[in-house]
Amino acid sequence: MSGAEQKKSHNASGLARRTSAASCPACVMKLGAMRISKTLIPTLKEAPAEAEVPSHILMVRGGYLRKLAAGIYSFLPLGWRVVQKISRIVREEMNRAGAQEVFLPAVIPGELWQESGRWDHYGDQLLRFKDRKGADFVIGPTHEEVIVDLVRHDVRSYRQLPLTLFQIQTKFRDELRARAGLMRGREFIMKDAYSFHTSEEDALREYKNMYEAYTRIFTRCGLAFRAVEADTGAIGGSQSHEFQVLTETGEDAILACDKCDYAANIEEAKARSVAATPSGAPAPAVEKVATPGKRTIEEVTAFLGCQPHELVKTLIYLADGKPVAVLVRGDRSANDVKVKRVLGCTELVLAADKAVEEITTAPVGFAGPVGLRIPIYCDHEVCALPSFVCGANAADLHLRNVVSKRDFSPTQCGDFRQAALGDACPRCQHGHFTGYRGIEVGQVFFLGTKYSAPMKCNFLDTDGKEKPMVMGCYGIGVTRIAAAAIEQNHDADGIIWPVPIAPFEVSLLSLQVGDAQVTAVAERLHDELQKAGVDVLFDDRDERPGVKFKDADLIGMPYRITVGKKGVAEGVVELKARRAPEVLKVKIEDIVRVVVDKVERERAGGLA
RNA sequence: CGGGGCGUAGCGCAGUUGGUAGCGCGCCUGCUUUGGGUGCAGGAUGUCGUCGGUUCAAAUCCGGCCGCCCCGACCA
Repeated sequence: MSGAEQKKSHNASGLARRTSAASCPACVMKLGAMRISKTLIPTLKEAPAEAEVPSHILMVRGGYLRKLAAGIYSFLPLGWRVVQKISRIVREEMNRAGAQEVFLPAVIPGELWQESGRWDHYGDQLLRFKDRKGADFVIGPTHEEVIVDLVRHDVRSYRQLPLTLFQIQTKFRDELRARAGLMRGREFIMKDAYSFHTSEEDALREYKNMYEAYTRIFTRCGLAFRAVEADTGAIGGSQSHEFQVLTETGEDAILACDKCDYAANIEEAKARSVAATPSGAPAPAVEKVATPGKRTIEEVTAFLGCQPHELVKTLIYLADGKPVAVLVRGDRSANDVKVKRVLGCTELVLAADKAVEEITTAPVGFAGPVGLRIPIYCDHEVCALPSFVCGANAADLHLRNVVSKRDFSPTQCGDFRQAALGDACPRCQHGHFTGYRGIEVGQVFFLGTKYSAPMKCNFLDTDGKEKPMVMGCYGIGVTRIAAAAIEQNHDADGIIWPVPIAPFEVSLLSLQVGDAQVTAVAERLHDELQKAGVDVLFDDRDERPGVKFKDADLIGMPYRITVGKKGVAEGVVELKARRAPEVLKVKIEDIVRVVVDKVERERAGGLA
């Protein structure tokens, strides 16, 4: 029975006539079996030229996904089943964690965004439009405003708190450049949750609760992932973790300690502060050296015969328009996120060449801290150097033997550099950083009162005083999980789905549709597997075996049962895991039990 | 938004010097084959992105616009 027939029969029997599939427990729990001959699975031998990354190519080739416009996709039956399987896991775990599901509007009045202040700050990613009366609206890229508006109207007392609400919604972010299919689309499906508390302690308790729920969710999805410390970015707040699916091709760089469990986005990874290197004798006085035309670290080190870590880079930034200097060692990069946080500015950009020349009174490439009359932010490593080489703020001149605090006064010493592979772990004593790449599929934030205070989302506390609620918010990219899962699980022939989120758990191939015995066995297995609760995709097409094998590999169900003439004559069928090369011959009477065993063992993903 | 590239049949692509469009895959029909995208024969399918210009004549030359992809900037 196909999914559509199944649904029809529910309706015909008078069950929940007007309920959607999503709210019918039977339909949600079992997506059921399908026959390929009756299903829209338009596989392609060649992928459209526009698809480049594996997940995008394979989802298009496998008949999961079609593009409607840049970054906007239609999900075909296979693709939608994946989304439903992921959503189900997310929903179950959110419910288990005590969150309540709601469904908020995708279209949001602009005035709510004006109230939170994000109307002016969110930028062009926010898709805005007017209704017929000329009123401003946006399509929600996230829903803090809506949820806060809801809660501030209906939650007044500490007695009603804490409260965690979530939804699974289509979001729209008008990305500057949509790319890589579902990985960075403009329209995408997201689970977003928001929690409301009477105190920071309680909000932090929920943060941990959600962190654990997320760990369960990604484990159940069968993904290799890591939770890493993250930048809180524009959403604000003071604590955040990203959940990263580990892949070779991920957009994000992650540094993780090889000894302890510290891991962070490279944008966030702390650099251990280093103690000043004790030097025997104090450095000699500052000395000017001629370095004609030597601007870059490479040129200067080659010319003076010293090492990059003996040099200091002086970077001139404009922080909300005001010039500041940031000093890092010559072999390091500055980390804008860290600088921005210490400065507390909203905009931080490297100064243009012309501005640098005005500020340093020298051509670009000869900036240095000595004599500079703007705030100077000095990385720990620079302060720890016994002495160093830097620009002299004059054309074709550098300074040697410069010592921090002796020859110039840093405004502040701190962690301003980008952490790097091999760095000592900032948390434990023995570890060093190793690198991964990842795809961010979830993030948890401790928000505090960033939204509740300006939007007056207050409650009456036990002391009779009105206070802003303390909030957290927690997102999961449902459609991005599908893409990340493929990035992590594919080979040259196609997708290799983990059982928990595979559109079907088993592909059943009937090799000779014209053969009565083969057909009888295949039909019987189809019925029995379905009865046993296995999601089975039955390839009953009158196609050559090669076509069926190729399609089965491409669309990537975790198990494949092959019913062929030779095998049936011997009373066996073949069982193959998509991930492994071995082909197993199994007696026809045993195959259902064997497959059910394997599938059931894997349904819980890594939680098994 | 900066740099680069592309737009011709459902998909992948070719189209020379300007002369009114072709190949492979897919699709339809018949036969054939039947354990890794069979073979043969026949067939259908185009606003050559769009608007304008040059020309007797434009997929081809020129200009505007639109769309798409890649790199960068950007990104709860």
